[in-house]
Amino acid sequence: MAVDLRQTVAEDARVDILTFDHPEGKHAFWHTSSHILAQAVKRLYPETKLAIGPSIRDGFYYDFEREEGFGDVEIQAIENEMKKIVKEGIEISSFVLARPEAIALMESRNEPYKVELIRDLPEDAVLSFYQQGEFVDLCAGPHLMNVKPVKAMKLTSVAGAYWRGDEKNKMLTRIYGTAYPKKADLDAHLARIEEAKKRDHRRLGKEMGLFTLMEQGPGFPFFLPNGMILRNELMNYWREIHTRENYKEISTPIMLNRKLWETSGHWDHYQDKMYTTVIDEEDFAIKPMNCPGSLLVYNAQPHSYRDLPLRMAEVGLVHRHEKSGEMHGLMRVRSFSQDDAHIYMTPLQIKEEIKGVVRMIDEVYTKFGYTYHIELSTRPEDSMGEDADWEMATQGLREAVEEMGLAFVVNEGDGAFYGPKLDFHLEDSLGRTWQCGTIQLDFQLPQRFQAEYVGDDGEKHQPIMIHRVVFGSIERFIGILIEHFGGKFPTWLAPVQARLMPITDRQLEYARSIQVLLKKKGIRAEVDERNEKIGFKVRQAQVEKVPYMLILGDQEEEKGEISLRLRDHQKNLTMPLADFVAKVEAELAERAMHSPFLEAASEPKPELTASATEEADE
RNA sequence: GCCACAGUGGCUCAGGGGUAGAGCAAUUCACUCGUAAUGAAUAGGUCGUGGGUUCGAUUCCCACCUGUGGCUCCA
Repeated sequence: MAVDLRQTVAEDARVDILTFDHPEGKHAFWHTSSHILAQAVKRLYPETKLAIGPSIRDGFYYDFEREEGFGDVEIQAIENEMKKIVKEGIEISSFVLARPEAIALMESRNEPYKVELIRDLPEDAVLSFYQQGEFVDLCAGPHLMNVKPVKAMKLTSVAGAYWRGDEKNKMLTRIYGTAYPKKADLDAHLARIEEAKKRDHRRLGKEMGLFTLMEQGPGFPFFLPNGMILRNELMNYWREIHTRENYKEISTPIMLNRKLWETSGHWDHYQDKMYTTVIDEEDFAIKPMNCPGSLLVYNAQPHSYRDLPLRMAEVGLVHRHEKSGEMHGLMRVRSFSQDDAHIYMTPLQIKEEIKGVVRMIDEVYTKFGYTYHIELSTRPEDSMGEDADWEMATQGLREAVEEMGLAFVVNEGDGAFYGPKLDFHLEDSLGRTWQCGTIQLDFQLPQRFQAEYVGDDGEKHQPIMIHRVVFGSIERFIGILIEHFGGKFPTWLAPVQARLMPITDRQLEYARSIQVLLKKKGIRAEVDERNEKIGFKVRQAQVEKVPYMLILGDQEEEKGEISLRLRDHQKNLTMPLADFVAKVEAELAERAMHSPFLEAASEPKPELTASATEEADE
């Protein structure tokens, strides 16, 4: 456990001095920064009430209650006051109080939130306070010894935040900031964020013509021609691995009647998120999930235990009414396509089936080079079914990942209303995590739909079902994909794979003939026919992140060659056209994540390797 | 849904009570060119929508819509 330098070392102990370079050191640094923020706010706006102010991933925040909130003008004033406080070089001291004295102190300072925090702390909690000048805050520490090291800081944003994270509580004003010991470090941090924003899928989606969102359909994304190529390529890959794993594919209606949703429980548990309509005086709902449709298909035929496990996939378009403020590009939308599948099985098959799905998700994420983390979500309050079933299902999921030696965190009460789940989370360019893959174990729906199979004993039994997705939402997965690659997709996913660039219009015919040939081989190629200099065409293709640039001049045409330039590599490789075609064909056949020409061309441009790959420091 | 901020030609953005401006893109013309921007010309906007204040609003005020960063909620 990290403590600060105020702690006396009473007996033998290993002592590490933690600086800003250490995560715990950063934590103390930013925690102290949040106190400086609070001190500045109290100086300028004494009527403000303090809530909480921790350090976070890349900085800190502090929650305040102030009727008028804080606008841009106030934020600037607060930042200036913070700089003044740092200049004052105030010492930070700490002291401990007994509960009554602690409450009395915070009451005397008119801090009701602090009083509430103290009252809710366990009886034996040590009530420590930190003081810098006139400012005192209830705080467990650790802190810096003095405010002086906080040389460079910036308040980054203001947001509303509910007291104790509960929507029913009062909304406070949260001020976010970050701080560093040196101005250069702060600048570097801000520059990293700017760099990350260039990979934002919304920005690249627009620039590369992949998808768009329009105000005529908030949260309902449009896929553009380039985006459809990417999406179709992804789905080809998806179908290939699902066929390999013996999945069958179905498609069920987008809209089904109310009775169906009552049977599934969605009408009771999910109605506020469903779009409904009336057809011939009967209520209908647009599907928010594919499972009820899948169950209808299952029930349409009798099943034997010999059919199980039955893996039935459906790439289904679902609609969910998300609250307006929750939408975010392709990551959080109101209509999305799930790469869904429902696996019907016997109790004995549970663990092996879960493992099979985990392996598949891992295979896909590993292929794309993603790092992910797994969460196990347990029974929520609004749910249906018997505790014993929930216990068995949760245990099944837990044991499957444990036996596979995978790490996971437990997310209490975050399961679906019909069962517990394993969620697979991926990161976007700014480090925000998004749930993509999920595996949900369900005893409820087969029961509600009276699904059955005939066992080897000749009796009818109820199957158990798994709901699972690998991509999760194809839209969200594509969003992650765009940000992960910064738009520089591997060749098999790139909307345009080769740009043919004649040096002059003498080579136009040569370029066109190559295009025809490439097209025949299934390689997406375009000819840049414009009367522009080759430098201009190269730049254009570079900006558009086209993997292969084929420069075609008289020299190439004479010998039936091409001059190849890779995006991110300046060195050009001259080779017979046939060699290029053969290599790219092989690359596409295996859906390679790296170009086969990479090694030959590897003279990376210094600027590109330096800026794009550097990650935020931990 | 809540808090803060934003919305100006296809894109990025400047401007600001007196009926709009740049760069890129587009179109046309000239140039026929060897690896990240050839030059010139032309066209394109009821300044998100609706009200209000004003002699006059894109600019100020109000409401709504959409978006951005968070909160809550979730694939």
